[in-house]
Amino acid sequence: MSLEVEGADEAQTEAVTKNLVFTAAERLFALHGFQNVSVRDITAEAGVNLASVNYHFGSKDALLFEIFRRRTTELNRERARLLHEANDRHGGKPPVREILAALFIPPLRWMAPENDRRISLQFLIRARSEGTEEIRTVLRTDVTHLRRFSDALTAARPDLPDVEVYWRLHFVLGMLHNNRFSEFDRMNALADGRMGEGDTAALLERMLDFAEAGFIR
Amino acid sequence: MSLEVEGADEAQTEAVTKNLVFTAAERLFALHGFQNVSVRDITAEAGVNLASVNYHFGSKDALLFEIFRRRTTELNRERARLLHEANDRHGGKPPVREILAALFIPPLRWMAPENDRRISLQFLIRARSEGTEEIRTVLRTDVTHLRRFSDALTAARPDLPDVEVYWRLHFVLGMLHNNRFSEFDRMNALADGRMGEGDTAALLERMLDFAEAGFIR
DNA sequence: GCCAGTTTCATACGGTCGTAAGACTGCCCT
DNA sequence: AGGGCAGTCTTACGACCGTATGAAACTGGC
Repeated sequence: MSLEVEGADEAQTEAVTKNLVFTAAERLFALHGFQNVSVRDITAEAGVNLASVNYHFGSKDALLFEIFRRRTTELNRERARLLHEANDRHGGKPPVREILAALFIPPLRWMAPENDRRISLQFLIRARSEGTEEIRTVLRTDVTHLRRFSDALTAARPDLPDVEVYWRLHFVLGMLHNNRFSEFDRMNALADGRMGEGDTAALLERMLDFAEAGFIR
Repeated sequence: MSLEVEGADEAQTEAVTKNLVFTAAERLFALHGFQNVSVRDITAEAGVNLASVNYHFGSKDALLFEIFRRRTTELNRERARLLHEANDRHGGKPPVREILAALFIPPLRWMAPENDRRISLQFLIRARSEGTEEIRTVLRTDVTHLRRFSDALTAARPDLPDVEVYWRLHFVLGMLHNNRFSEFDRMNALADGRMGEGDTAALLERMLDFAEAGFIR
């Protein structure tokens, strides 16, 4: 249940322009939202020609979709691997806290201040609520990914009815997805800046404490 | 800790056209988002003239802001009243569960299927994440409203450090705000439709159980 | 050195958007 | 009777948007 970084980058490939567009778009979408960023904004930020978006991605929608698909896949893969490891560690039946940790750790790793995936997480959170119709498709595939976790939780708490598990997982995900910056900043203002955003390890423990309590009860 | 409806409508006033625009806009914004709804969509839905929005509200932004301001005020007032009643009932020091109930009950009341404020809640949740710059101003005033609750929670759990209370309140709010339909539908698909959205009274108890557990622990 | 391909470039098209301007309508007050 | 006015209507302007087009530049293979 550690936050230490691991894994290496995939081979970043081919067309520089395509990558420039991808990165600039992800960043701008994350910061200002899909609708508030024009193709012209993106290409200007990337320092490439206006037509690049349509040439390399087909359309603005397709660009959004591709970013979303890639980041979602990466996040889900990290989560699945952690869950798998937790299974190995506990003979296929990990306790609630370990399951939740597999869910929490990847986004928290990304959220770490020095991590360049911070913006990717911000993008994902935003895309989730402003999504295109096509993105809802991906979110539906996400369900099959979530099932791994609901199944694990059901196994860890066989006394709980299925529906109860789904609800609590729903609550936990809400808690997790609410970690967008604006909401955090509001709470931090309330706390006079003493909430200490930097310490993601402490945040993980806090979140696990809270979520586990709701699950164990 | 009941969900029974109460209170009467305020005097709905003056210009019919203004109200028609207000209602149509709230509905369309809630369903499709601010950016995806044009002034022409709104006036068509309301059955009024295109110029009505600018005449009665000044601009599209101002219209969004006015809807948001009114609904936020209403929600906050309901919450504040419930908190006040809880204070009266417990000599100024209500237990955690009662404080959380004051936070949860108003939006859950609105969310009830037969309630015509259902769309207002959907609007509020959406506006919170797609907000204009001006809306962030209202959210900052919201902080002073939240403080009532963080203060009450601190009083109920004097052994907990302030910061801990803020974090847990942050988690609870995330859990609450995630009750948008899309997220709920995703979980409900996972549960093969057995999550029973209709029964808001049961949902309230479930949410209180979960949140209280995280707070008491 | 030239050709086929891929990629980049400048530019323009059609469309939608928010907003403003000005004419028009109905109603109240004196 | 008529003037003032709040409200409604039609229409249009200027801006910005996503995308398509065709020419230009670049690339590696022969």
